[in-house]
Amino acid sequence: METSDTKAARTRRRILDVAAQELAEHGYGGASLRRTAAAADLKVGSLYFHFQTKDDLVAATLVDGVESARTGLLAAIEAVPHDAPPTERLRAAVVGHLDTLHASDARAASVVRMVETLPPDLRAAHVTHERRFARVWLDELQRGQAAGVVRTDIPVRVLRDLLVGALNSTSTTSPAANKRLDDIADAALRLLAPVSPSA
Amino acid sequence: METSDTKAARTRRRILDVAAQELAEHGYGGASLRRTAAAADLKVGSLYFHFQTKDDLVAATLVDGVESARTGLLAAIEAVPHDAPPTERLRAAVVGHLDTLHASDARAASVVRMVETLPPDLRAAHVTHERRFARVWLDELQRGQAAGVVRTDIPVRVLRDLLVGALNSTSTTSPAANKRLDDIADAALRLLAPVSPSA
DNA sequence: GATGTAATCGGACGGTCGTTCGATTACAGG
DNA sequence: CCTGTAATCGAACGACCGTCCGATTACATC
Repeated sequence: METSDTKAARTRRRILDVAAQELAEHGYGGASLRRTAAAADLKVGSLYFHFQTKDDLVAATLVDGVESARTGLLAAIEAVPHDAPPTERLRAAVVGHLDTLHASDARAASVVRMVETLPPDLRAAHVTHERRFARVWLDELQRGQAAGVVRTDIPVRVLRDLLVGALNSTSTTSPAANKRLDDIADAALRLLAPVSPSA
Repeated sequence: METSDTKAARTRRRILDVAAQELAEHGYGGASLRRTAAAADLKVGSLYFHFQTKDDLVAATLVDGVESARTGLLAAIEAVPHDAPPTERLRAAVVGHLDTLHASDARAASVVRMVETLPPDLRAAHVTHERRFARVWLDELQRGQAAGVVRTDIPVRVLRDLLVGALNSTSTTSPAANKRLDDIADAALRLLAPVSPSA
């Protein structure tokens, strides 16, 4: 009973969840440890039993958020049958990305919300982890290209950055009617589709 | 000498510029009036001669930023000759958007950086102004559709939101090599282009 | 049930925050 | 040059911040 399910681990998880909420709502500079502790039914001093400093908590929240997005995306992809048409795989990826981003827990959303105003050291540590996420989309798009269901007239890294940027920008705009997310997914998939020789 | 060029007006402009910098770097919650004042060669008390409160300054910065983006976009569009091909108009819009967003002054960028973590009242006041900007892109895309140079297989509002989201997401990613902005503009234009009847 | 460690509390510390306001300086009009 | 308003300063206020640490409680083990 040492590693994964001790009381400390459960409390730590609870702290990470409410920290994601707090950081998503107020950003890095506006987030308060006292509000975070209160939301986790704790006093502020108790946070320091689980995290050495505020920046440590933020860093952990960032790792947790990226990992949530990555596994959410991967799970959505691997859930589609291996003999399904490549288009369906792609759709699953887009929908999975959007679902994870708009999940009731704010783990993935918090990353998008605060990443732009992080202090340089936290930012630097974050980009490393974020590359692992970007890699998943890069692989998936290249796989789609090989299968002929993703356009090849745009450098694939640029295509990925624009796609991810467009999808992530919906975290702001959301009264999040689920119908709207479907429309967005449809549109994104149309944008990715190959083009017949145009003018 | 009452309205536009008095000393107060010049100082106010200087404050708005450094406030945009400060807000873009630290976000709403992390921005400091003392740092802002120092960057404007003022003491913090002097800010209150020009703005009644911090939120007033932030609100003014938001208005200024959106207006900067809007006029930057409009100017880029109107700079292209009236008999130029519609594609060129569209390119000018995309490039104009990107240029304004990556301009050395952070007026437009500050909006993108802090909009996600604004307190509800500032946020509400902001969306009103932002609609005026979104309108410009909507008109331009519809005009492009009428001219046959913008795809019509995606609801135009969704297309606009994804386009603007994708373009704005580049404000983060930028070591901003100008070559890279050109690649992004090319890619965005390809995404907007009509598709011949695909599969 | 006693015991020792794990976890939380309560309260304090210095520092920065936004805001106020009377004193002080810059500057334009007569 | 004098005068009055425009603009800035300087210092203080209470509130909240992140952080620390000794006292206190919860809990697993025997």
